Amino acid sequence: MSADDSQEPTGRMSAADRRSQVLAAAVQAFAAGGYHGTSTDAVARQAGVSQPYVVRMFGTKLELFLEVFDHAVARIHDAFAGVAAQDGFDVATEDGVAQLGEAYTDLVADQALLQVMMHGFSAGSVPEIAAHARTGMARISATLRSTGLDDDSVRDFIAHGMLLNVMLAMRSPEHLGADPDLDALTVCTFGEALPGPAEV
Amino acid sequence: MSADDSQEPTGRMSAADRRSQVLAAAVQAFAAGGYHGTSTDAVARQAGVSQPYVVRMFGTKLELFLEVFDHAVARIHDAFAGVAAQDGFDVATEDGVAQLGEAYTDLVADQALLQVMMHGFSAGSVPEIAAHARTGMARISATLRSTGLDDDSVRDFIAHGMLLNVMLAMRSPEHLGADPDLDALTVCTFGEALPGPAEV
DNA sequence: AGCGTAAGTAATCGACTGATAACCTGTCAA
DNA sequence: TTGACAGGTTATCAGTCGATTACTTACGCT
Repeated sequence: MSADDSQEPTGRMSAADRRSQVLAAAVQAFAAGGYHGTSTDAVARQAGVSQPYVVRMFGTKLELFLEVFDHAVARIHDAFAGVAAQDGFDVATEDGVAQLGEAYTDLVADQALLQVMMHGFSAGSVPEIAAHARTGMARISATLRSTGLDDDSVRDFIAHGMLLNVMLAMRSPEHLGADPDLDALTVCTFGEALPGPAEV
Repeated sequence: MSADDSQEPTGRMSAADRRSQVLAAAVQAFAAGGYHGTSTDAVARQAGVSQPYVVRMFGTKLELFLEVFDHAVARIHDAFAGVAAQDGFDVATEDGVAQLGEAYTDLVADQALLQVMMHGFSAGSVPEIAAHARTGMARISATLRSTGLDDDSVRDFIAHGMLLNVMLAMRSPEHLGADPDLDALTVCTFGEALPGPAEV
């Protein structure tokens, strides 16, 4: 858990490659601690590079976070757009909404993206982050709307996603069995898509 | 915005009074910045006392936050319990759910409580906070369940609340008109209960 | 070969944060 | 009056963080 998760050949790399590697590391780091709770040094250690290098690559911790956040939002957005573009997709069928829901619960497998998005959404005290959050939320809701869902359904869908994010953030799935009341909410939120007791 | 919002007689007070005053200030401060993003000094300034006094009163920044969080959850919990205890309350009627919804949107008037709750819910990287978050969420969902709502309705209700929290956190209501896509989601989330352009 | 540039680090700084210690002071009981 | 305790502050510290500077080293090109 200390350094260089996933990437081992820490030898020299092209700037572009290194950049995306650090970005991936930053996703993991920020997913855990949020903007304020994550140091650039934590990101650096996760990526296996030095701390000054991280800030020099992105200019500022804030710019780094915004890039990480935008990346997460884009990936989530793409997941929905991908489903909507599938042959025979029809949101009018109950199967249609189910497919969209699956797209989201699939993202649970890559918890970090959802957590980063969540942290961006709730970091309203940093104006730039709040601005990106509004743009990201607008983009996602527009895409859902464009699949044919009406406004209320879009709202309900996103609302359910937010609950899912929150339940993940508070580690509910990992604590199944500890509290019957929470268990009920957990299973009924995640359905059968409960993430395993896997990684952090 | 610098010191001693609301309370002016900053002269000597009983320990209990001062404690609840600082607690109220801490709610405002943590609501804005979350756990990591708020310093004990910010809380102290908001309360009009010195920073060391704040930490001595609560022992630790973490203990202070947990107390603030529990307080927020308790107030929100009470709001629902209060509605459920009203004469003639019946969740089977569509008026019943509407009443519960109103109870929540009423809380929007005191945004700080919701924001503190939200921050607690997403501060999963601090184990103690996550534990309190799970307990709080369990308590709230149990109370909703006890009004007669079935599990799915409880989930939907809480999900809607989470979306509301998130939209507040990203200052959506204050930015109405800037983005049509976000506007649609905003008005359809808040209904007619849109908070005015009032305080921070 | 050898040099220039891009990749990357070590050293360090100033600001801030949470916490501790030591001190001050108003109020109330005897 | 006086003394003691509760309420509250100033001074200060050690650790952490984001950022800057200056230095080093590997690779590609002629």
